[in-house]
Amino acid sequence: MDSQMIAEQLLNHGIKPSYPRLQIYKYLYMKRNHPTVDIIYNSLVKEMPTLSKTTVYNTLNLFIDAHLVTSLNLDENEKRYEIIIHDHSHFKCENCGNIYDIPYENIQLLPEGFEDFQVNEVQIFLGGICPHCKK
Amino acid sequence: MDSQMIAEQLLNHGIKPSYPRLQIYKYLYMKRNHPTVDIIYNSLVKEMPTLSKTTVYNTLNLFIDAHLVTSLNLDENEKRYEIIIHDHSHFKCENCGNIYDIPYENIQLLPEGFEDFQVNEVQIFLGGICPHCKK
DNA sequence: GTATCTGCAAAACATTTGCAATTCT
DNA sequence: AGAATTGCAAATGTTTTGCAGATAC
Repeated sequence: MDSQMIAEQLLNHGIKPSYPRLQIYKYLYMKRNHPTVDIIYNSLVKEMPTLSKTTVYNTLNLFIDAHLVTSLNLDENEKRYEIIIHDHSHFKCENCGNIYDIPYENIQLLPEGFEDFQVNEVQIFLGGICPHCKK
Repeated sequence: MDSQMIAEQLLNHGIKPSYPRLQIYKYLYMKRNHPTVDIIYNSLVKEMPTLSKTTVYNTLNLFIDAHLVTSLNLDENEKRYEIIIHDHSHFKCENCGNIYDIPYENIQLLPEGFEDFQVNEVQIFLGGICPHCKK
C-alpha cells in the first residue's frame, strides 16, 4: 500500500492526511507490530526531527475515534496500538515478550442463557511460551 | 466463607493473615465485583480509618504474586482486580459500565498451525450492551 | 486570513518506592 | 528485641491538556 492509498483511507474516515498522520498510519499499516507510543515515536523521529510524542498521542486518539485503530492493554503499564483487524487474538510470550497475532473463527463466546448480551467488541489475550522459546 | 477459612487460604499461600490482608481478600471474595484500588480503599477505609492506598496496592500485588488474585485491564487507565477463577470472560457494558462474568467452556483458541504455542493464561474481554440496557 | 494542526511545557493520574513508625510474636 | 507490616511523602512513568506558534487551504 502506497502513500496515495493511505491518504484515501484517512480521507474516507474524515481525517485530513497531514504528513505526520500519514507517517503514523503507514507505520502501523506496514509494521503490524503492536507498538507503544514510544516505539512509534522513536522510529519516526529519525525522519521527522520535529515530531513530538504529543502528536503521536493525539494522532492515535484521532484514529481510535475514527475506528481505524484500537488500543491494547497487554498487561503492562503502557498501551499498544494496532490497525483494526477482526477475528484475531494476541499471544504474548512470557519469555521473549514477542506479541503474535493468532487468527480464530467461529468461537462461541456466549453460552446458553447469555444470548441477550449484544457483543460489539472482542479482545482475546493469551499468555504463554511461543514455539521459538520452547525449543 | 468466614474469616477463619479466609485466613487459612492466605496461610496456604504463604501469606501471614494480617487484618488488612484478611479484609481485602474477604472483600474480593464476597463482592466479586472486579473493583479498582479506589473502590476497595473507599469501601474498607470506613471500617479501618488508618488504611492507606499503599497498603491496598501492596497487598494486591502480594496476592497476585501468590496467584490468588489477577489484575484486569478493561480498556481504561486503572486496573481492576479479582479472585482467580478459571474459564470465564468479562463483558463490559458500554452503556452502564457494569462488568459481567461470562462462563465459557471448550473454546478452541489455537487454530491449525498454532499448536506449538503453549498457553498458560487466557483473558477474554467482551464489550457491548448488556440485557438490562437493551430494553 | 482563518481554521486546523503541531508541539512544548505543565498538569493529571495511577502506581511504585524509600523509609520511618507501628505492630506482632 | 527482632522481623515483618503498614503508611506517609515523594518519585516515577504514561497520558492528557492549555496554549502559542506554525502550517495549510
